[in-house]
Amino acid sequence: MDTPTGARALADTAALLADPTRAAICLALLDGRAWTAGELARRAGVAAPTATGHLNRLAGAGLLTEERQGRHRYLRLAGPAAAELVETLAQFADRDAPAPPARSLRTARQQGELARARTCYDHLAGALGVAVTDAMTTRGLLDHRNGLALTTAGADWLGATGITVRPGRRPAVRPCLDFTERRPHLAGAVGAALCRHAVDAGWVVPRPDSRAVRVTAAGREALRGLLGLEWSCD
Amino acid sequence: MDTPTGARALADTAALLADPTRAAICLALLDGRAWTAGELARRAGVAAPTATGHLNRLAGAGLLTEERQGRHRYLRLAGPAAAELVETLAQFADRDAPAPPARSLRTARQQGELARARTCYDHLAGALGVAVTDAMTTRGLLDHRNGLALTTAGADWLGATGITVRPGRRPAVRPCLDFTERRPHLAGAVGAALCRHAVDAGWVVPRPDSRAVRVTAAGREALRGLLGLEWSCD
DNA sequence: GGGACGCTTCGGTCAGGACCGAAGCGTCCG
DNA sequence: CGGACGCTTCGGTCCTGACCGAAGCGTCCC
Repeated sequence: MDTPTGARALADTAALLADPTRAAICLALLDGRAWTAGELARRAGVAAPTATGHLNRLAGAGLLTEERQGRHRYLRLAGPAAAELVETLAQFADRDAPAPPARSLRTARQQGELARARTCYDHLAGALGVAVTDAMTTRGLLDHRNGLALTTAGADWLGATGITVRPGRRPAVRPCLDFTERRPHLAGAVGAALCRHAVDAGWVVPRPDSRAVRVTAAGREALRGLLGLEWSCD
Repeated sequence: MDTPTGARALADTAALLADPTRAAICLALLDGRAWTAGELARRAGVAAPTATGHLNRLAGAGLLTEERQGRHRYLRLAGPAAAELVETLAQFADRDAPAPPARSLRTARQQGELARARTCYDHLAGALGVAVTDAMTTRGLLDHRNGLALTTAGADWLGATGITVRPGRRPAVRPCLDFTERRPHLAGAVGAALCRHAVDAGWVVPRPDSRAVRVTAAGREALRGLLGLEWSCD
């Protein structure tokens, strides 16, 4: 066969996400938390045996990692590379989606919280994520002229603020299309470090039952002092 | 059905690349050039009717663009977003591949050319791509401390050198794992601009029949003057 | 210990799609 | 004008894998 060896490997990887049920599972796990097998089955709308098969396949391929605790099986995305793979696919699939319907006033409260501030795997998203990205651009920490880039001033700011970026192969900054705002927010190694620091420093508190986060008083103070960003709590 | 709407779209996108034949086609097109339907069929090792079906599907989904000329049908990747999608999948599939076999001396000449300098969609790769990336890091144009980033000095250097980066949603710089060197080379909007400028300025000349490029005397001069990089022609 | 619960294995059904050969259509060239 | 060539459509074969119900196994809790 002429088929290059890499083609089979690429196809096998793509096949992992080429099923609506497995795609739904991975999208759910994009919140960065660990879900049980049953939760994922219900979320994806399939029976338990079906979910078991899919989860075995995803974990076996290294896209998910699992952890057994008693009668529960907890699953999460295997790492940033896995999350970025899912995100890349989702963004390409979504690239020419229609503009979001104008925000309706009857939008549920939970929905509003999600749109205002949430996590997207390991970085901040929603109106908060976009506002932070904009503020960093305004203060010269990010530069959009040549594509999204972290400036030297941005690297210094990170050090001065005490935000430490974990080493790795990831790009420092990466635009991630915000599903509610339809504008890019900050992802990549710096986006992850910023989000981690915000949680550790008590600037934001993740809601236990959703990917929404709540900005604390200390968080508003930090956003104002470090980025000149006024975050209203309404 | 509970399945979120986005899951179906993600799965449909992944399914495009979940077939070894379509994967082989897209990998071939990663050289950034336009191929005829017949060439792709032979490359992928399938009969013409089979290739037609696959190409219709890929083009219909917007991953490929086509151009008819007489009795030929030319196809290429639809754009940087499509190329990055294929690359992301390929890199994840390849993430724990064994280290490359030690370079054998009987490596064919063409093979050697490809390993030395080639294009990877729209940026430079091979030993040349890695060397340029390293030189830019040494000169403070790129910064690896917080993940790969373009420094302010790097942005200035681009302007001074006359390299103009096309606007878009791409990250300025992105590491792209080099298949032969097994180390990252420069991709993203800046990587593309650099490669485009290198071709336009006559620094490198693409070989007509492969993705290999040849570094010209002017190219060696430019690499020396602009990056302090000595590129031997052996 | 008994029952509820979470997950897994097994077996059987069914739809989707990858593939090719043969035939057809338009283009190019001698 | 006729033949070679590149691509496409059609029809038929075959295989992969997604799905669920029933039953089984281990864990937790009353």
